[in-house]
Order: sequence, then structure tokens, then C-alpha cells
Amino acid sequence: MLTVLEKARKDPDSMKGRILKVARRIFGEYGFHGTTTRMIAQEVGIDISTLYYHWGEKGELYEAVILDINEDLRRKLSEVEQVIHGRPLAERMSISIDMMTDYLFECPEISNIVLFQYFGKTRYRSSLDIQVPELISDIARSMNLCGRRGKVPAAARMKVLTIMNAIHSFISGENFFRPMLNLGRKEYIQLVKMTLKHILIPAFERGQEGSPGEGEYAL
Amino acid sequence: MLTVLEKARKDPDSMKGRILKVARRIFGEYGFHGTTTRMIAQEVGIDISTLYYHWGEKGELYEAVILDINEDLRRKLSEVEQVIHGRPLAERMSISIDMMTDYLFECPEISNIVLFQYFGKTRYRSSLDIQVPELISDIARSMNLCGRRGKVPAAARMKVLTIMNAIHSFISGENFFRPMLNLGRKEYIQLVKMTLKHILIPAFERGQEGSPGEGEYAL
DNA sequence: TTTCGCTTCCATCATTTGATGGACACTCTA
DNA sequence: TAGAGTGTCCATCAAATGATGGAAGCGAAA
Repeated sequence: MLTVLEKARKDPDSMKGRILKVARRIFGEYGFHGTTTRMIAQEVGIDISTLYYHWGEKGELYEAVILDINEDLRRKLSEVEQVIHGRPLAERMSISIDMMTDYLFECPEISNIVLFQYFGKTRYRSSLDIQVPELISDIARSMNLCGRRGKVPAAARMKVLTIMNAIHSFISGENFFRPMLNLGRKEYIQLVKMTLKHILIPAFERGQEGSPGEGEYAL
Repeated sequence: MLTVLEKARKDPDSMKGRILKVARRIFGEYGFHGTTTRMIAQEVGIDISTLYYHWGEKGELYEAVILDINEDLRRKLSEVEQVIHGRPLAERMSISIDMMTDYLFECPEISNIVLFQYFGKTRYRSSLDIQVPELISDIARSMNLCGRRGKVPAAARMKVLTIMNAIHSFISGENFFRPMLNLGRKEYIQLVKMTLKHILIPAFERGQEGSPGEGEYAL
């Protein structure tokens, strides 16, 4: 038996799938409270009660969106890991940044929703437990920031968070940053990749040679 | 003649000042649409119409909050620049990261509002032009990423944005990241600083020696 | 054709929310 | 003391918004 979300993911042209897709975009742009069910219904081109028929109340639709993008992200990261497996660190990072950046620029609502999850509060109680922690730990392991098994230290997870946040920020902030830099879309994407590589890679290359440890920049 | 905002900033104990302070926090937590004027009024302990008496409509109060935190940020950055002036790059960055991180952890609503500005859309038209671009260019100059005068190249501004975003992300995401890492507040702050320095400084040190140029990590 | 189940929409409701009018209280000044 | 100016609150409004009931459409099965 498929859940409603699984049905919607399986058939994107179904009404459930169409609603989910639009809801991702609108929730991503305006956040939970900034989005009204009427906005979503209008964008899909259906009556508001049709929306309620398929997804129940607003909060449930929002949770479906969260689960949906988390699943997409999980799959993409798994795909990236397949590709970079076995390569040297700098190359792994360069490829990861390219792949993730390209992907997220195609689905910017993923970055939007992720950031809303991180930073924003909502005036309704959600009983949703997100698997972000596991995801972060997996990436840390795949980057050889720690042993293959066992607990991933907080410092390693922080580094992964830094990388993820940096990428999401530039995707999600495109509408703010790009006009400010006066760049076309392609130029912007190119510059994002270049900047991320320029800043992120040296740190991890340095961290490899002889493992200077965590205290090197502590006061 | 002082504007309403200037009055409120000048006297934080006045009703206008108290409202502004609470509004910063609530808007920062819940965003524009997630915040109701009633929430703010209740938190201040006043009637809703008293709030309207002092600040007019919701959008105007929100704009005041934006201007207020931008001014705070501008002053703090100016203070940081005084301190780091003349020191070597790695030290400049280390001090900047310490000072800004400490400051923003004391006023996390600043990071919250900034990120909402960057990433979120609002369903109302704002005629507010923010001086973020100038701020970013100033920092780039102060970091010697470009000449003292003239136009700051986009690549340099991107690097500054990366740094600012990284800091804001960890401040604003504390409520999400800290439980995930299972750290106390002080440990978390310490780890944020360490991670930021560890990741950010090597890139800029490397960028200095012989100026390898922008294309080093391009495909 | 009839019936059943699924889907859609119209009309409507109840609550929330932004916003305002007017009464009341307080202070200062003439 | 009278009156103006200021600040606060109660009551209330109008619009937006989340949510639902019920009728109607539609296709497949009986």
C-alpha cells in the first residue's frame, strides 16, 4: 500500500503530483505562513476544496513537501557519492560541488525549503522528525572526515553543515544576490561554483596533510 | 528632526523602543507573515492599537526593523574594521570571525532577519532599498580583495557573501543544529568559530601568495 | 441504463488578522 | 480649573484565510 506522498511522487502528472510540485515551489518562495492554500490552488488551476480533498489540511501538505524534498536530496547525495567514490579529495569536492550546485539551481525550492526548516519557526506544532542528522553524518563519512563506522564527531558534522549551508545560501539567495552583482544566470552559477571551490577545497586539502587537528585556529 | 526610528533607537526604554526591540525578535523568529501584530503587542504587554498608534501599519514596523538591524550591522562592521586595521590577513579574519560571531550570537535576530531578507519573498511590495551591496563592497576592500578605490569585482563580493552567509547560517540555525550536534551553547559557539576559521582562512591565505587568479578551480 | 465510487467545484462558515474609532486617563500649561 | 495634547485601551470592522458540506460531473462496473 502506497502512502499519499508515494503516489504523488510516482505519478507527477496526477492531481496529487501536480499539487505537490506547485506546493513545493510556493512554500519555498513564501514560507509556511506566507503561503495560502488559495495561492497553491490558483497556481495549479483548481478549486481550493479540490486541494483539501487530496491533501487534507495545510500542515499535512507542508509536511509532505518536506518529506518529498528530503527524499530528493537523499537520492541526489547518494548519486553523487557513487560518482566520487574512490577519487582523491579535491576532485571529490569539486565534483560534488558541481553536481549539487547544478541540481539545486534546477530545483531551487529544495534549498528554499531546507533553509526555512533550519532558520524559521512555525506557529504550528509539527510531529515530523527529519533525518537530516543521518544525512550529514553520511556525507562526513563519505568525505573521509572520520572513520567509516561509529559516531561522527561534531566538528566533522559542522564542516559538512558549512558546505551545505554555503551551497543552499547561494541557490536560495539568487534573487537577492544576482541583481546585486549584476550578473546573468549562467555567469552567476559559474561564479558560485568557482567561489565555493576556491573557498572550501583548500581547507579540506590542508586538513588532510598530516591532520593538524582541530585546534589550529583556536584562540 | 528625528524620524520615528531614530527616536526609538535613541531611547530603547520608550514605548517605541520597546516595541521595536520585541518586533525585531518576533519578526526574526517567524518572518513577516508568520508574525502577527497581536503577537508583538502581547509580548510587549500592550494593546494592539497602542502598537498601531506608535508604528502605523505592520509593513512600516517591519521596514523599521530592517533599517534598524542594518544600522546595527553597519556600526558593528565599522567597529571591527577599526580593530583589524593594519594586521596580517589571517589575524584580520580570525578577529573578524570572533567579533562578528560573538556579536550575532548575542543578537541572533539580526542573522534571522538578514536571512529572511535574502531568501524569503513577501506578499507585500516594499519600497525599501537596502544598502547591503555597499556594505559587502566595503568589507571586500577592507579585506584587500581588491583595490582601495573603484569597482569591486563580482568574484570578490561573492567571497565576502560566502563568509557572511556562513556566519549567519550558524547563528540563525542554532535551534536546529545545536540539538542535532547535542552541544551546549558555549560549546556550540566555540565550535562555530573554530569551524569557520578552519574553513575560511586557508582559502584567503592561499589567495594572497602570488595571486593564483580566479580560474584555478574552474572546469 | 443504473449504480457506485471518485473527483471537482460552488457556496459557505468560523477564525484569524490587519486596522480603526472613540472613550478615558494623565500631564502640562495658561 | 479649563483645555489642549498625548498615550492607552475596549469594542469593533472588513478582509483574508483555513476548512467543510453538498451538489454535480464523469467513467467504470453491474
